[in-house]
Amino acid sequence: MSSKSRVPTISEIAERAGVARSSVSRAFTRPELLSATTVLRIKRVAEELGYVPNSSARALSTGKTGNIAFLVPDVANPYFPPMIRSAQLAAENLDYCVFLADFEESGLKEEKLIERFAGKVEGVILISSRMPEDRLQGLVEKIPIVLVNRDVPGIPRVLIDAGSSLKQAVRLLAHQGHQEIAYLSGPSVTWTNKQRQAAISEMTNELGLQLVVIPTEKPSLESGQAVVDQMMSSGVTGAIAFNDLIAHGIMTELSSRALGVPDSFSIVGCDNSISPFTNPPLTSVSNETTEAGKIACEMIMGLLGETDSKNDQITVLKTLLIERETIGPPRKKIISSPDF
Amino acid sequence: MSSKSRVPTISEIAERAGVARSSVSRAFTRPELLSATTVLRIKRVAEELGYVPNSSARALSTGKTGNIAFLVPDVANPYFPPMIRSAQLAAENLDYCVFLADFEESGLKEEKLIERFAGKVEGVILISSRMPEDRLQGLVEKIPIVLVNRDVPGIPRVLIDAGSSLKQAVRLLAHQGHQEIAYLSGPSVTWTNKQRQAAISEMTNELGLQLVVIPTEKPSLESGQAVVDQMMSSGVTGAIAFNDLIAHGIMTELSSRALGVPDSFSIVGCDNSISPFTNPPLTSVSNETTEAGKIACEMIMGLLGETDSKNDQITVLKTLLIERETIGPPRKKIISSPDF
DNA sequence: CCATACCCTGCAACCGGTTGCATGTCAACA
DNA sequence: TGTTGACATGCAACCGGTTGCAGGGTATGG
Repeated sequence: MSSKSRVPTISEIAERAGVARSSVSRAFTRPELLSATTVLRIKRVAEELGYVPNSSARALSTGKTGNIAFLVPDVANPYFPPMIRSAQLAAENLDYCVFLADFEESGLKEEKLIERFAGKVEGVILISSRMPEDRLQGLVEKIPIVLVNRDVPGIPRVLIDAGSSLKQAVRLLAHQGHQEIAYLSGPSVTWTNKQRQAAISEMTNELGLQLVVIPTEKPSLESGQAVVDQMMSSGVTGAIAFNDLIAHGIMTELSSRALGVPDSFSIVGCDNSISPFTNPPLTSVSNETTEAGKIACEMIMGLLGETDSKNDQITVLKTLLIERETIGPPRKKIISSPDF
Repeated sequence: MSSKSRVPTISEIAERAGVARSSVSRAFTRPELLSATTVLRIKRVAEELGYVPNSSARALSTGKTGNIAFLVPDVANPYFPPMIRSAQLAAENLDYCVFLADFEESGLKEEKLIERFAGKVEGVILISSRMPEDRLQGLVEKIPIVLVNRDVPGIPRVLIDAGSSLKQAVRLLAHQGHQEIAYLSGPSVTWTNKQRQAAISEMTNELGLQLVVIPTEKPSLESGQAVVDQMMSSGVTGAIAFNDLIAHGIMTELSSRALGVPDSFSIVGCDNSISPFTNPPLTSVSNETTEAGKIACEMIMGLLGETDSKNDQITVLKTLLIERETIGPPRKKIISSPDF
C-alpha cells in the first residue's frame, strides 16, 4: 500500500536539527569544520529520519560519480569472471561502484557502451579492447582509460604475456616428435591473439617446425568443433589453441570421431580456465587474471587524481605452463613415407 | 598535455544555437514539442561541440538514474556469469546500465552493498540472497527488488526448481542398486539448498533409501575435496552434490586416492556449469540461468513504472537431468554381509 | 578593557539538466 | 477585420547537494 517511502533531504534534516543546510552537508563531508556537538546532533536526526545523501546531487556538484565501468568482450567466457571479481572488490574498497557490460567481441558495441557510460563514470577499464587504436587515442582525451591485454602507447595498460609459456609448449611438442603443428587463432584483431601467435611462430621457426595457422570464428567451444575438419586435413599432429574453450571444442569433436587425445592428437590450451576439468585434463597456460583485474583497478584510481590521464604506465604479468595430459608423441601418419 | 577536455553544457549549446536552455533540453527529450528546423539546428550545434547530456544532472531533476544493481554471491562461480550476461543485455536494450557486485556469500555484505547502491539505482536484483527475510521485507519498502532463487512472499521472484530433476537422479541411483546415498549440501541458509535437499529427502524416503546429509563449507571445489573423508566413512555408495564445483572436488579427491568414478563411487552434480568438461563427464542438472537473468531484469523494469513494488509476481523455471557418465552400480562393500 | 584571531555557522550561488506556465506568432475561421 | 486556438519558444523555479565567503561569538594577549 505504501508506495516507496520518500527519503528525506538535507533541508529536512537541517530544519529538524535547527541548522543550515550547509551544516548538514558538512556534518557528513567535512565534520572537522563543525563543533563535535553539532555534528552529533545532526547525525542523530539524520539517523532518525533515515537520511541518505542523494548521490546524483552530490555527483552534480562535485563532478565525481564514484563509479567506474568495466567492459569485457564476453562475460560468460570463464577467463573473465575472476578478473571482474577482483576488480570489483578492489573498487569497492575504495568506495567505488562498478558498472559491468559485455561488448560481445565487437569494437562497435564497445564504443557505444563507452559513450553511454561516459557521463556516469570517472573512468573505464577495457578488457581485450577491439577498438581501433586511433579511436582509443581519441577517447583517452575525454575520459581516463586503462587497458587490459591491449598495448596502445600512451594509455596505461596491464598485459598478460603468455609468450614464454607458449614457446615452452612448442618446445614440448617438438620434443615429443611433432613436426607440423597448428595454431587455432583467436579474434584476429586482439593484442592477445597477435602476441600469442607471434610467440608460437617465433619458436616454430627457431625449431624448424611447420606452423599452420587456422582462424576460428569465436573463442568458443563451438568454433573449436567447427575447425576440426580443416585442421585434420592440414596434416598437423598437434595444436595449440588460443584458449581452453577452443581446445576443448576440438577435443570433443575429436572424441566424437573416436580419435583420442593425446594418442591420436596432441593439444594445448590457454588461460587455464576449464582445463583442469576437461577429459583428459588439458595442458594449458595459466595466467594471473585476478591480479590483472586488481592492478587495472588500482591504475584507474591512480589516474583519477591526476589532471592528465595520458600516461605510459605499463604492467606485464607472467604466465606458467601447466602440464597435464594432452601432449603425447605424434601418431604415425597413415599415408607415410616409403621407408615404413 | 591537454587535460580532460571539458564537455559543453546545455547552456553553451543554447547560446551557440541562439535558443533557450529549455529548448536544448527539449530537443533531446521531447523533440516533438519543437519545430523540426529548431531541433535540427540544435542537434547540429550539439554534435559539433560534442555535447553529451550530464546524467547526474538529469538524474537529479528527473529522479531516474537509468541504473540497476545486480548482486551475486560469487561472480567467479560459473553458475552466475551466464545469468549476469543475459540480465545485462536485457537491461541494455532498455537503455539501463547495470552495476555488478559480489557479496561473497555474506548476508551482511549484501546489505551493505544494497545500502551503497540505494541512491544510485532504481532497482536491485538479488541472486540467491542470504539476507534474513524480515530485512528483505523492510528493504522492499524503500526500493524495488527482484529475487532470484529466493522465495519471499510479497517480493517478485524467479525460481529455478531443480526438484524434479534431483528426484529423477535419486531414482536413477536407486535403480542402479544404491541403498545409501549422501547429499553434499550447499550454503544452508539459501533457498536453493533447502529446496534441493527437500526434494532429495522426499524421494529417498519414498524409495526407502538412506540419506546422509553432509554439509560443506562453501560451494567450491576445495570444500568438495574436504568432505571426502567424512563422506566415505559414512558408508554411502553414491552422492548428489549441491553443485558441480563440489561434485568435481569430490571427483578429484577420489581420483587422487585411486578411486574411480563411477566404478567405486557414483556422483551427480547440479547446475550443469562445468559438468561437460569434467573427467569423466559429470551427470548434472541443467537449468535455465540465462532465461532467469533475462526474466529478472524484465521484472524489475516492470516494477519501475508502478507506484508500489509490493507485488507477488513469481516465475518458476524448470530443469533437466543431463545423464553423463558418473552414475554406475554401487561397489560391493569390503566389509560385507556374511553371505559372501 | 580593547584589539586580534580563530572557530563555528549561515547565506547564497552554483552544478546541469527538466518542466509548468506564460508569452508571442501565425493561420484559420467567422 | 477581429477572435480563437494551435503551435513554438522562453522564463524561472526546482531537483539536492557543495562550497567560497562573510559575520558573529568567544578566547587570548596586550
